[in-house]
Amino acid sequence: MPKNFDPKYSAKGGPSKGGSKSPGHRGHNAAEGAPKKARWNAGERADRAAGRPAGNDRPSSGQRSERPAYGDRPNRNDRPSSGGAPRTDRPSYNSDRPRADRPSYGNDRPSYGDRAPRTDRPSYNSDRPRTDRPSYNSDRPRTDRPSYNSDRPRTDRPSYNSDRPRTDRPSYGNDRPRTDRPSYNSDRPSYGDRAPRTDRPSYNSDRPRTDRPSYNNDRPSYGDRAPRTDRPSYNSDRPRTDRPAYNSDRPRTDRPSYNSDRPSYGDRAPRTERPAYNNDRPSYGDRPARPERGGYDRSERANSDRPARPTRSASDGGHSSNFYPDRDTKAHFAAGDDVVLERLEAIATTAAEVVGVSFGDLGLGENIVRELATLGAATPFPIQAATIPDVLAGRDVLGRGKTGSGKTIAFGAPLVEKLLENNGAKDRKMARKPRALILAPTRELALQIDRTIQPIARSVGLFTTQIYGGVPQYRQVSALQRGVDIIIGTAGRIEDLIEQGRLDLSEVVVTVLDEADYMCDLGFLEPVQRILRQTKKGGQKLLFSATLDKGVASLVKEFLINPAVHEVAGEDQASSTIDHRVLVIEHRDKSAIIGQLVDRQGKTLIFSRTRAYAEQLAEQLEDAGVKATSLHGDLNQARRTRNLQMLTSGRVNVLVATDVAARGIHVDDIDLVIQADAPDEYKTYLHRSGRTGRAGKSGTVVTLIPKQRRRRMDDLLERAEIEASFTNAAPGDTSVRDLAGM
DNA sequence: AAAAAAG
Repeated sequence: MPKNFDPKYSAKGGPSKGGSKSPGHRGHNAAEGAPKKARWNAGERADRAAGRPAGNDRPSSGQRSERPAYGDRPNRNDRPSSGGAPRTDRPSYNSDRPRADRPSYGNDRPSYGDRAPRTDRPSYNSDRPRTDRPSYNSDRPRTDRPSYNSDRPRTDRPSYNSDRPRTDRPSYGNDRPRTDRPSYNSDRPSYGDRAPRTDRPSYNSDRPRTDRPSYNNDRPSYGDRAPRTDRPSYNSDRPRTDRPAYNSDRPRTDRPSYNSDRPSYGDRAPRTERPAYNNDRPSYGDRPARPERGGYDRSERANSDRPARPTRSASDGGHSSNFYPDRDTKAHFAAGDDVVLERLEAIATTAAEVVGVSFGDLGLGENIVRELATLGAATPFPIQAATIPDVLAGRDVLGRGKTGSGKTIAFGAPLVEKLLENNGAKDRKMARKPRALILAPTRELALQIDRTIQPIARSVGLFTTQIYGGVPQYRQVSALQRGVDIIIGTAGRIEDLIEQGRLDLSEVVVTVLDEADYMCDLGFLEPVQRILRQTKKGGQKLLFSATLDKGVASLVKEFLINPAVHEVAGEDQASSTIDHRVLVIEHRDKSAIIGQLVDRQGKTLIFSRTRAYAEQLAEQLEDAGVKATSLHGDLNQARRTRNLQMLTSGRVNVLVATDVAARGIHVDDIDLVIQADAPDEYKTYLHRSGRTGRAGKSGTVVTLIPKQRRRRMDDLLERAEIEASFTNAAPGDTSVRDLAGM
């Protein structure tokens, strides 16, 4: 593993010392003069449990209001074992902060991290200390959260209980009033003391989105942040100390661990989805045209009547790029059904074909080739060898390759090379507009992609920046103002910045949609279309996904011209290194069985259908003494980032997640994936299971279903073309124990 | 159901 990817290495390039520089980190090595870390004592614990105010030795009074309902489960994330010392880290809550935001902090400026940033932004720290602070603060959930909860507890909380009928979880629904739920909302304290409801009205009306509590978490809130109290100390006590991460002298610290998240090469698990299909597909010659770009209008309708754009001759490319029409009998289906769409006919590249081929042979420049080698990609993988030439040739490309099969480099490396050719770093003007855009469905994936692309871009003097929500936009905006070449992000924030006039995509000549089929799902398609329409007319479009199918037809039709379609031969489920098991269980036994399954050494990723259940299950496992945490949209971004990092780093062995983690997320060595709730779509099954069995390693996927779901599961597996064994299981069965023992 | 915007 390259150093850059190895968390063990710090910015300085050497193995990191035992202690953490992060105040509040459990392993923090306080420097001389640093404020002593507070500790919880029994009295405080009792106070907290009783809901009484804490003593004066508390870090800050503000703290308290932040974690009210914390009650007995303080920061479950910070205490690996539910054993006895939970409180011990609590005190460090304050100091803990930096760490929580650190991640997101760094994330915003990955691209700037190691550049001379300091030089051009002296003003940042000195001139407007206060100005940017705000945004900094907003990162920190804890502080602002207070006021929040109160307003919207209703909205999301309710679902909590309602989601899980007491019936199945007697023990849960009732004994835990939504008030204690906060455990994961720990960031949003408050209760009752939010007099300022006055602003609420407008708040609600403006944004009907009552269901978005998650992003609210990061929002600073409104005047009621008394918690500011701790802020000062933050700045004054160790102004420079914690800044490090921010400063270039420490960029690497977080980077490494990041990189390790998704090497994106090396671990390509050979597998392709459904090999043979119908090949008769209509050609796309007569698709409607690309819309003219006008002002930004989100209300713009996706399929409005647009003038047809001139079609390109079908013969202008060497590759076939047809889509296919309907696939056999399943031509008609109701929306919402899990259907197998026709696959795209693709040029299949085999591993044998790329033997002896180098990145240089494919057309990449020296610097990029060298950087790829540094990243661990010495020679191209099939999907890379297949798509790189076409991307460099300026063609639109559709690529199907399992995530982790080198897909990111397959589009990232040639994209960088392309930008370089077009005028490149040479005539870089200060406020240049971005020329490439990479869209991902989740923030974590956007982060991961940037971790791979950024070093490649930097090797030739290009800059990248992430544009995604859940974190203050200040740094993203200032990065844009300084000028970046490549934007990697999620739809919401990108649209937001466009609307604010802070992001101009008019010079974007290359656009990539990762997990393209997913980006075409209901809810994503329209934003994606609006964004694509903002990019430069005639710009190149690259669509990638492990399950690329006709679902992307609408996008292809509007935005791509005679695309080359590529896939890797021989990547089917049969050749997979994953062992698929289905346990048919009694619903009431579910948690007991999960508890037994995770009682093992390796890393386990558990998928749940809802955020509430993910949270509940994580708590439950923790209470049972398992090091577990969760990842879902109800967590603020800082915590999402941190929790994922906890699995990556091994601080926890179990991560319970919603489908936010189903696609693209790479964590080394996950050898067991448990689907606590069976997926409804075969594609979801494929993506979830794809979190394991990577890099040719073996992995196991266990899906728990009640017996009445057996038939449905059978059908789903058939669509996924997966062979799985069904076993009736009860807690304690050897079938369960054996799985855990593997 | 989940995800994706909010100085």
